[in-house]
Amino acid sequence: MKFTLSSKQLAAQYCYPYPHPAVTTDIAVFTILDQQLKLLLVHRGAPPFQGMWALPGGFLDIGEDLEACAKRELEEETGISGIYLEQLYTFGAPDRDPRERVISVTYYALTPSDRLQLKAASDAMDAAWFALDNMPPLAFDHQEIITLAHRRLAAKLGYSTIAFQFMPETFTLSELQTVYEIVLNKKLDKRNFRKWILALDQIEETGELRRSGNHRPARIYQLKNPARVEIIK
Amino acid sequence: MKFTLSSKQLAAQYCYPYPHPAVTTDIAVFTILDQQLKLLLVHRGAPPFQGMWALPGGFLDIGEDLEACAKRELEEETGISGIYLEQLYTFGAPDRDPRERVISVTYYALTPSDRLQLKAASDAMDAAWFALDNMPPLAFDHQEIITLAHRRLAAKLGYSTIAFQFMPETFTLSELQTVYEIVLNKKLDKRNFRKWILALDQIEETGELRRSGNHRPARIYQLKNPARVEIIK
DNA sequence: TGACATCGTGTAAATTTCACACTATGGTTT
DNA sequence: AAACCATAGTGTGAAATTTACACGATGTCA
Repeated sequence: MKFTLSSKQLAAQYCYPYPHPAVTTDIAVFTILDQQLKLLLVHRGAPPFQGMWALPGGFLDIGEDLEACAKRELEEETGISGIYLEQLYTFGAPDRDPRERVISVTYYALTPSDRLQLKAASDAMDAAWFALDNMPPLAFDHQEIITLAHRRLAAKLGYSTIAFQFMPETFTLSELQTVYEIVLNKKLDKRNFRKWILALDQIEETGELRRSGNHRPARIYQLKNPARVEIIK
Repeated sequence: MKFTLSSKQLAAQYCYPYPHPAVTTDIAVFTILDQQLKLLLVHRGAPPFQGMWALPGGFLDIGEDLEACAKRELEEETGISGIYLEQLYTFGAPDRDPRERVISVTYYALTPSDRLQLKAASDAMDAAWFALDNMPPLAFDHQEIITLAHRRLAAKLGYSTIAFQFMPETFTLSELQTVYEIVLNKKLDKRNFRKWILALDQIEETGELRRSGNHRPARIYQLKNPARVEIIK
């Protein structure tokens, strides 16, 4: 028994007995640049929301793990790879994408401000860093995702060592403190911060000094076990 | 121009130009029953994993909000409705369902041990409460979901008023303390607990007393604003 | 009316958090 | 080489929070 299909459906080779939503991942990548908390956006080269900025992300390959998808899209659209990534929340309002029903599993990621070698690639015309307090209008519900990601990041500073994911291999205590101050958006007491951060027992002196400017050089520190994010407290 | 389709594909009316995963929600519903932390499971009446126990849940209707889907499935499979629900995590390992690629957006929920009127319904042969430390073998990756949900719940006791979601309208301080002890799986000091819980300013005396057994009656308390889960600390 | 079982209450020690200011050091300028 | 500059590095006491701990109160029941 045979049935007919219109030519409009020719490209549609993947069929199911009931409707399936599309699944995407979107990634909010944070870094600290120019003493500001910045977020990586891509310029949309195709509809919908053509010409607007959006989080990097894209459709899940069938057979691909969710986190792998996030990493792949990030690599494809921005050239960034090998960074700290954590699942944030799943957004699925029925009308969040005008094309079809799309469920977006969102991630947030942190990267040190060195090794940022952005490349513009296939499905994004451009990628750039934007200060969190100066974002352009965003496609889809991406502003909502960013707001949530920022809240989560700030909260997580208080009970984990996630902030180290912003740091290069070596850093001074003042640099580290500045990162906390930027993300939390408030000044911290230098002595109390140092007592606290050293008590975590996560960093150690390298023995080197960093010279910069006409003042006393700072001791250089490094992580005891890089790439591990510990829950503290 | 017309093309042909085999009869095997007849039922498959929903077609896409690239493959889409299915999306489900699964819900871990906790309650306190018989002085134990219990979880609601449904007995699977159909393959895969027929005859095993699983979390209530099911496929997302196209056009349906994710949380609405969780609530609907919970209602359909267990008759439970109107309870506290929060998104937990999204699971999407490529092989987590043998039928097809399935992304599961998971939720966890809390309910008081009164108003539990379980009903067996359409796609679940049975539903029952299991003590968390005595679970049967579970379908899919549901054991993993439960472990995560329990961790999240215990953590959240410490910085929110989520535990009140386990309480009936009125309760005594001893009953409330017992709930904390069961979820955290450790004894708490009575005087310190009372100081702490009252300092939260979330409950108030009703003026009533609860009599039960040959001992001094306990004062009865109630929530000041029911159904609100506050972040404390 | 005495035994029973849980209710309800306070204080002191220990720990953690917070507030706060000056000396050290190397580079730069004169 | 002396003075100046700018940031690095350091300790202590007060306040707040957390922890440990024991007994009299009260209603029921025998």
